[in-house]
Amino acid sequence: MKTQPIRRERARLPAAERRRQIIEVTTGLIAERGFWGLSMQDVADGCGLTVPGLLHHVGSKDNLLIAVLEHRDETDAATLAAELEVRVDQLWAEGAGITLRQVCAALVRRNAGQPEIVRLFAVLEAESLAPGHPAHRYFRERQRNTREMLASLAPGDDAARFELAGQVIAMMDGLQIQWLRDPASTDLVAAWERAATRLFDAL
Amino acid sequence: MKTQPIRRERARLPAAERRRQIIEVTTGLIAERGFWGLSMQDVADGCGLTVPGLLHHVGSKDNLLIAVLEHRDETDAATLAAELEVRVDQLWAEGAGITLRQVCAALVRRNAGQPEIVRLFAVLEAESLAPGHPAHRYFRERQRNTREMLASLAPGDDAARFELAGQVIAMMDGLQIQWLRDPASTDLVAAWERAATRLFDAL
DNA sequence: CTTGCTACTGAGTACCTACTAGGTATTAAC
DNA sequence: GTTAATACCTAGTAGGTACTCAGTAGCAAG
Repeated sequence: MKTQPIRRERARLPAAERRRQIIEVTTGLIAERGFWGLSMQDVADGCGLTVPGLLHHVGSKDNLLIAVLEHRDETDAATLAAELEVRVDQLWAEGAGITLRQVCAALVRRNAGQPEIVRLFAVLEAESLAPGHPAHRYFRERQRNTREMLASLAPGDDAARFELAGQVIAMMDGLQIQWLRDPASTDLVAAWERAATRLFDAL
Repeated sequence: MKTQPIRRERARLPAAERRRQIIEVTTGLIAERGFWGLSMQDVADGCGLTVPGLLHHVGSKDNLLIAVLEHRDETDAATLAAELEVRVDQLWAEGAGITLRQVCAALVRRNAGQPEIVRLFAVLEAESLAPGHPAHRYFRERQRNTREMLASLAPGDDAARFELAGQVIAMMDGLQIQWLRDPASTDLVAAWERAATRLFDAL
C-alpha cells in the first residue's frame, strides 16, 4: 500500500513574492530572538514551507540576514524622503534647506510607527558588536555613514559637526531602547522633541 | 581489559570559588554571543569541567544568567561608591553633596575600564526587550531603578528630573555602543564629557 | 580509619541545528 | 501539447542543545 501523501495546500509562489515574505517573517523573528537565536525552522514554518524550501531561496542563514538588512536599506531612504517630502537624491544635499533637526524629527517619527523594525536594529546593533558576527562589518559602515550624513547637516566646523552627530545618534538610540522597553508609558516622539531642545539649544 | 581512565588533571574546587569562575567565564561568553547564542558546553569547557558538572553548580541555563546579573549588581554599587570615594549607603542619599554630573562621570569612568561587561549589558539589554527573554523583567526593573536614582540627584521639579535622567541614560548607553563598535578611535570618557556639557549646560 | 558530604563524571535522552542530494510537481514559453 | 525552468519536497548527514541519572572520587570531621 503506497503512502498516500496528504495533499497539503501547497502555495507555490513566484520567487520575488516568496522572498518578500521570507524577509518579512525573518525581520519579526530576529527582533524577537536576535540572529543567534534565529532558527531556519522557525522562518520556514512562518512561511509555510520546509527548511530546504527556504534554503532554495536564500542559500544560507548568513545570506538571509544580509538580505534582510539590504532590504531595509532599500526602503529606508525612500520612506525617510517621503516623510520629509523631498526627493531621495536631495536628502543629503547640502543647501537643500533641510536642517539636522528636521531630519532627526522625521527619523524619529518614522521609527515610532515601526517598533518591530527598530527592535530588529537594536538587537542586531548590540549582537554585531562582536567581531565574528555576520553583520559586524555592515553595522560598522552603517554607523559611519549615518553619522557622516547627519554631520553634513550640522552647523559649525567639522569637529563640532561630527561630535554633535554622534551625540544625536546616541540619544536617538538610547531613547528608542527606553521606548521599546516600556512603550505604554513612553511617547517616543515627545521624548525626542524634549531631548532635541536640550541638544540643539545648548550654549 | 578495563578502560584506563586518563587521569585528567582534575581541579576540584570549593563551590564558591568554582561559582566565581563560572560567572566570570559566562560573562565573557554572553558579551560575545548573547544569551541565545550561549551554550552550556562552551561555559563548561571554559571552566575545565563537564556540562553536568556545570549544571551541578547552576541548575539550569536560565539560573546561570540570573546568577551573572545578580553578581554584577552586587559589585556594581561597591565599585561605583569607591570611584566616588563615598560609602555605599551614602551613594543615593540626597544632600550628600554629590551631583548628578559627578555620578555620571564616575559611571562612565568605571565603564571605560571594563568594555567586556559593558558589552554584556548592551547585548542583554537589547535581547531582553522581548517579553519571553529570561532577563526581561530584570532589565525593566533595573532601568526603572537607575532612572529614579539618577533623577533623585537632578535639579528641578519631578517631571524635569525624570526627563533629564532618561536623557542622561540614553546618551550614556548610546555613546557606549559607539565606543564598543570602534574603541580605537573613540575616547569614551572624553565623548561623555562633551555630551555632558551639552546636556547639563543647556538653557 | 571510617563516615558522610559533595564536587564532579560518563553515559544517555530526546530533540534541534544548518545544510545537502536528488527528485517531483507546477508553471510558463513555445 | 511538449519542453524547459524552477519552486518546493523527502530523506538524510553530521553535529549541537539542555538536561537527567546513577555513580565515583576526593575532602573533612568524628
